[in-house]
Amino acid sequence: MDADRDGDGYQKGRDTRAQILDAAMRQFAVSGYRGSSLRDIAASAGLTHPGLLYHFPTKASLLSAVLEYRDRVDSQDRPVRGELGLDALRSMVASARHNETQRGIVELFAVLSAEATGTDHPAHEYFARRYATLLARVTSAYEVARDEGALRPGIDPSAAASQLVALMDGLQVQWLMGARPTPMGDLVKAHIDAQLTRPL
Amino acid sequence: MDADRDGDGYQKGRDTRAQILDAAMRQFAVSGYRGSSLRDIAASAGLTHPGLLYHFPTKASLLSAVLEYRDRVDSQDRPVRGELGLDALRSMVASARHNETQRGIVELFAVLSAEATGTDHPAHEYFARRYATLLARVTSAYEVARDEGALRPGIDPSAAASQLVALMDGLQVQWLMGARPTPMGDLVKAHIDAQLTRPL
DNA sequence: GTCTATAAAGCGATAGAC
DNA sequence: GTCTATCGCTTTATAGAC
Repeated sequence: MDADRDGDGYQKGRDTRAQILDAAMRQFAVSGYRGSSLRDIAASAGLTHPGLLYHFPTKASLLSAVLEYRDRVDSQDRPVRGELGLDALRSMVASARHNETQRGIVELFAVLSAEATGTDHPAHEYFARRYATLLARVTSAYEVARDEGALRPGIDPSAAASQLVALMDGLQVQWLMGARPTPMGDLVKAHIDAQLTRPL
Repeated sequence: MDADRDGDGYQKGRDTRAQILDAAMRQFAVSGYRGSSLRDIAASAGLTHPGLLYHFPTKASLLSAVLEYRDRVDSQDRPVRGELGLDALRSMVASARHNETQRGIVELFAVLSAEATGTDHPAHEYFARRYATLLARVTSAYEVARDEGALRPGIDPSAAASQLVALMDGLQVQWLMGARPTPMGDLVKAHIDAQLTRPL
């Protein structure tokens, strides 16, 4: 089957890698990239830090792997089919609701995205690209909604996209901080509904 | 006059303290709390790090002092008079516009607030309190607006407050990331206008 | 009030045994 | 593939001279 499969070596390598990625995700989420140490992550994955560095040669490469890993899991869990218009907006609401059961992942992205505003941060490129892609997708959703006559007059799709993405990011910080125990998804839906001529 | 005034000692102490606070603010803004070192901050303020520690005995105490310092400067610059209702909302827009000329301060609060979501972070209490106060103030503004008949029916003041604060926080991250070169203030005003029966 | 010097600990990364 | 041991560096914080 797989080119790398040579007895138990492959399986064990896969398991260890996955455990490291899982431990790293949790640690980066709680303490950020700069606040996390390879020793803590390795210990939490059940090995020493040189053991970890065999799989991921540098700390920055581990961060990249964690972000790729999250993207891979996400696209399996909730595949972004060619959703357009209102469906894409509905999937943003679904995403907000889903996130309320995933504190670790919300934490990971909220903490890292703020940390990565500096251009020298190893995840800066990733997040800059991520925002560009996301904003483009949401802008296009609002454009389709407008063309279907579902968007309130005077609302600019690009501005609305920035607002929606900002709202979701900001609510996550409030939620993490404990200032917002109430569902985020409802606030997101209410926001979108207020921009449309009819509710989602 | 002042009890501490004994020749040039007092003035010099004040100047050094202010220079340290200024340097620390810039460093915390760029690299966060965990990513900043006392040596770098001290050097940027023109002294060594033991010199710095004479004024602020620990790194955490320096962070607290920076946050207090910012609050003090803010309340002098734009005093929060007993603004109520629409005036309080207008002052949120003004605040968003003002922030566009203050990248360092936006960076400071965006980076630190995400970093401080963890309960063990030295600024966690500060930000939890800050959000609670801010949300209470904005909620009350929307309540007054509602009682004046200026709020669209069906909008909950507390939900609207969370949304507005989230929107502003989220826009700041986009702005810092370089994904939003366009004015934030206009997007904030547009958001509020959409919630009111007549524009601000 | 600020310095030099240093302690004590932790960091990312490497060497080499097994 | 994982370990022990260690290198070289940086960190916060302290001691003591000036």
